[in-house]
This record gives sequence, C-alpha cells and structure tokens, in this order.
Amino acid sequence: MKSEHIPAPAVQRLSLYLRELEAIRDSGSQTVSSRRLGEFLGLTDAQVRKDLAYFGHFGHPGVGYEVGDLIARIRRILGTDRASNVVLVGAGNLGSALAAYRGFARRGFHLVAVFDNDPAKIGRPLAGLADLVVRPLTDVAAVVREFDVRLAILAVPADAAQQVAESLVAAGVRGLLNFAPVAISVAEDVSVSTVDMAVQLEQLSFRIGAARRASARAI
Amino acid sequence: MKSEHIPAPAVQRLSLYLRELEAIRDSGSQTVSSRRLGEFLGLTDAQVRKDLAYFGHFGHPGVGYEVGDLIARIRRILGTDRASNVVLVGAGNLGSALAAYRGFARRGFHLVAVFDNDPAKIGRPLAGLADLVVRPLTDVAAVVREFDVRLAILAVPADAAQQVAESLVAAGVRGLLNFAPVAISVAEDVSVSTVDMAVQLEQLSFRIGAARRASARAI
DNA sequence: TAATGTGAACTTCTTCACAGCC
DNA sequence: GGCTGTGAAGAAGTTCACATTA
Repeated sequence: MKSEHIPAPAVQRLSLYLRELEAIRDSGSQTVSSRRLGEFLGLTDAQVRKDLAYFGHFGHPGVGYEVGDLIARIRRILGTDRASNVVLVGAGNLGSALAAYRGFARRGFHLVAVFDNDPAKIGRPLAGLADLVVRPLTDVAAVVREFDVRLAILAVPADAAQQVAESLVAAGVRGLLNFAPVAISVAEDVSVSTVDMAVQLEQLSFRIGAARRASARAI
Repeated sequence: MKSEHIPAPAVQRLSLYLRELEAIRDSGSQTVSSRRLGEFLGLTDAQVRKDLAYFGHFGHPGVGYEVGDLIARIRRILGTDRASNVVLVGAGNLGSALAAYRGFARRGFHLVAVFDNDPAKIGRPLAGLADLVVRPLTDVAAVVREFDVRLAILAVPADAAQQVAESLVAAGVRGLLNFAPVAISVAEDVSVSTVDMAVQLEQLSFRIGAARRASARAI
C-alpha cells in the first residue's frame, strides 16, 4: 500500500498504537497481533492492519508485529524518534501543570522555555521546576531560533491566544497545541490542534443525555 | 431533517458553534449566517447548515440564525442548559489546574468535589480554592449519590486510571473525561473521552513533518 | 494453523446545487 | 438579493473476505 494520501483518523490512531505498544513491551511481549493491538482501543483487527499498512509492510504473516520494531517505526513516522524542542506560553495554573507533566519528555518532547507577560512571574522559576525560569514574551523569537523550536504549547487566556499564536508563527513555529477555548487562524502551512476541555465535557454531556433519551424511548 | 442518527462529527462541531456563537453574541450581533458561523472554524456554509438541521429548523431563510436563540437551543441539545455537577479525581498538578479553570463553570459544569488518596493532600483546600477541600477516594460513592453526579474528570496517574474509573462508574457516574494517557474500558453505556496531551503533540509533529516531506518532494 | 496485506463492498460523512422563503 | 434546508452526488473511511506467507 504505502500510499500518498493517508486518512487523518489513521494517523491519530498511530499515536494510540504507540502508547499501547509501549505498555505491551513493558509487559514483556516480543510480538503482537493486529487483533490484540486493537482490542484495548476498541478497534477491529482489520482496522489496525489497514492503518499500519498505509506506512509500509511492518508485520509478519502468521506471526504478527515485532513490538520493539513497530515502536521504532511509528516513532520515525511521527517524527518523535529524536527529541524535539518545545516552548510553552502561559505560566498560569494550566501552564504550570503542563510544564510539570512528565509525559511530554517520555514521548520525545523537550520543554526548553516558558513565557509569560506577567511581570510578577517573569524571572522566577516555575513552581517545582527550578530549571525553568519564566521569560518575557519578547524573548520568544530569540529562543525559537536558538533552539530550533517547531512546536509550541499555548496556555494563555482566550483573548490573548490569536496574538500570541501569530508571534510564535512569525518566529518560526510550525505547530501549535492550543489550550485556549478559541479557534486560531494561521497560515495554512502551520498546524493547530485545539484542546478545549469544556468542549470535551459537553460532548460527554450530550452522549449521556442521548443514552438517557434512547432508553426512555425503549421503555 | 431532525433525524434519528446524527454523525458524531456533527455533534462535535455543535460545541464549536456554541463557543463561536457566544463570541459573536458578545460582539453585539443579533443574527448570523451559516457562512459567517463556519468561517472561523474553517467549515463550509453547507456543513454548518447540515449540522444544525440534524436537530431542527433553527434558521430563517434570507436572514440567518438568531444568535441568542441558537445558543439556547444548542445548550439544550448538549444538555448544558442547566448546570450539572462534576467531580474531579486527582489533586496533583493537572488536577489543581483543572479545578481552578473557570471555563467549566462558564459552560455549565459545577465542580462539587475533588478526590485524592494522598494523605498529605486530604483535608486541605486546593491551592487558591478555599472552598474545595480534598477528600479521600473512599468518599466518592457518597458524594456522587448526594450530588447526583453524572460526569467525572480523571487526572490521576495512568496506572491508577482504570481502577478509579471503575469505582466512579460503580458509584453511578455515566461519563468520564480522562486525562491519563491510557485507554480505559468500561461498560458500553458509559462514555469515556480521553485527552492525551502527548498524543496531540505527536499529531502536530507528524503534520509538520509531512509538510516538510511534501515540500522537499516539490523541490 | 495463525496471521498479514489488500482489493472490493459497504457505510459514513461532506459537498453540491437548487427549490423555497424572507 | 440573501439565505436556509435538503435530496442527490461525491468523497472518505471502515469492514469484509480471501489470497498469501510463515
């Protein structure tokens, strides 16, 4: 297969496979079948095979996939086989929590700087992170260039998000993980992924409401 | 239209429309066209109309949609027209940040309790939130029943997530917003939405890598 | 026997294009 | 003229089922 166009949902699942594979590796398995890999994620074996086949011939008929090999391949595909530098803008509650999160480092992302424009925060280390001193937003361009930063995390208030995004992009950032509850528009060669936690709760609210309505009808 | 089956992506977008509509209302507009509503979200006008039409006849030909009315209708559909009680499990960095986040309350979710099993945290108020005292996990069932809690936020380590999820579900919770980087399996009448921030960064990493590869080919 | 990779069938979602209404 | 609602067409994604390989 190894085609030109790969469905976006397939790429999303690739990350989930990676997470699952790491757990499988830690449990001691050398190989894994498409069925087992999909099981926990609620996916069919065919789906798993199709997804992986978009990227190459990774499996061995009759055997399955070699766990360590597949992890390495997926990391290469995602571009996380080498650590990449990331900056964080916004040293409030959420920003501090994100900076302290170890999951980023474990998956190949190295946080090199934190920015904020609050004079009370600038110059101080983030709570519990002695090596990360908050820097003023005016330093963004210099840091992005110095550390060849391509990804940034936005944890600023909604009304500041668009402007901060623009300065990051101007400095050379190519991907933004936005936690502000607002849509951000940037040049189309820049990727933005917005995580709006209230939206997630609303979706759950709808789904449990729909379930209740459905069961009410069934009675 | 007002059909039985509604595409999941349409429901997702409903939340985004709501967010956008609130901004439009605050900017003073009384009505909005499908084109304008979709513009910022990168959606076509047809998509917006189709999505809204799944739920009823909300618009006025020649005029558009009445902003306040549409907000009220979408809130009803999502089940957020009345505040619903939510609990949070995990009072670490992320949990504390989530508890302090005002966006939940603004969108109709009321955080009634925070749980943790760390004795050093139990009995103390969350940083900056005097009214939220951390309670032991053993209180979950009682609180869920007392406040008729249907939604819970999980901000616990990955290796605890499944177990905590099970106790929440046993207590009567019907929807889980999971921030632990692990798939959770529960009865199928319970909804789970997992937000894995490292996965989001990986997706961005892939997209900017793919863009680079594409431009390299183009040269 | 066990499991992959993949065309073909099927299902789901999106876009088009236009009748109808303000 | 402006704009919605929607059937029909088209595109995208998923599942099936089987040839193939270990």
